Amino acid sequence: MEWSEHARRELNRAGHRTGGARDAVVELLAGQDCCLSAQDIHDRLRGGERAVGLASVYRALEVLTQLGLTRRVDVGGTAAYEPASPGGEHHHHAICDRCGKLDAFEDEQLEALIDGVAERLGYAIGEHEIVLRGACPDCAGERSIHVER
Amino acid sequence: MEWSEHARRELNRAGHRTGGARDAVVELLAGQDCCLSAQDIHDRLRGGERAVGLASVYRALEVLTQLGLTRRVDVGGTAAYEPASPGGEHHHHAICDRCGKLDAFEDEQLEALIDGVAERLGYAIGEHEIVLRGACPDCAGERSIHVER
DNA sequence: GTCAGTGCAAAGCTTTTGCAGCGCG
DNA sequence: CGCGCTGCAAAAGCTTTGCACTGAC
Repeated sequence: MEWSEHARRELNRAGHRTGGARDAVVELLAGQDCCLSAQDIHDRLRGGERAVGLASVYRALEVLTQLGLTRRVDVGGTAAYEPASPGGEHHHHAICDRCGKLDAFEDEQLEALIDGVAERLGYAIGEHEIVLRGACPDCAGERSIHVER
Repeated sequence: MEWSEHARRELNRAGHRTGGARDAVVELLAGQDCCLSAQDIHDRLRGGERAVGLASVYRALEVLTQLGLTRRVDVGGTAAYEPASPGGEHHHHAICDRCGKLDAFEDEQLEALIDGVAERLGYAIGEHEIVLRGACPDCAGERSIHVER
């Protein structure tokens, strides 16, 4: 649990008070490597010891994202959030059209290439997001066995 | 105007009748290289000779996208659509956080690298989307001149 | 004549906002 | 003890759906 430390410190440094709701969101996110939607977070916290209003989840995520502590990922209409590693490394996502599974991947070359493109465009890029959509290994396999549909 | 031909033929081939609303959407999209939201399309058509209900715009876009004739792009919460070149080439987008400007770019190496990643993951990728967010050349320049804020 | 296509209005979702009360510092 | 944090409920988008009607084939 190192990220939660970092997050709490940064929140404090930015002049935010410690509140029960935001703290619960931070703690939940700390134990999560990949992305969760606001609704997901709200649901999981409701089951736990500290329930948090949905609006507070959104507000917490807004602050965290603004401080660069979380990364917002747009996967198909709804926003999802994941802790951002302080180091700056990050991953991207592949989503299965069939079963909805979401896999993460990283690729250094890809990052380098993106930086190159950004430079070519003259953009000072702060963020980038890559989403792959298709059939995951399981579903792709199935399709070739069951011919129907 | 080559894409509209292609689109109409494909729609027909898929068993769809020719309707005024969808046809107007196709025609508008044909003259558009980059992405438009459903609302944009609705607004532009309202000004033109054939107004189209917003719901029909959505329905048209759904069919077109399902047939692979248009590409859906998720740029920050709202969906936008653009004609998909029959050849398969496509571009990606860079969005300025400051002024909202949207630029398109393409990069062959990037495409190749993505294919490699997809293979490594075992995914049969049908689509992918890359979004860059940051300061466009104009806004990045401004920031370095005006120090304030 | 039949049934897909269409427009309008209503419903559904996600996300944001207003407001009153609570509690950290 | 003030002001930020929180929860609830209402509001504000965007998108989908229901239904009656029109028009293509």
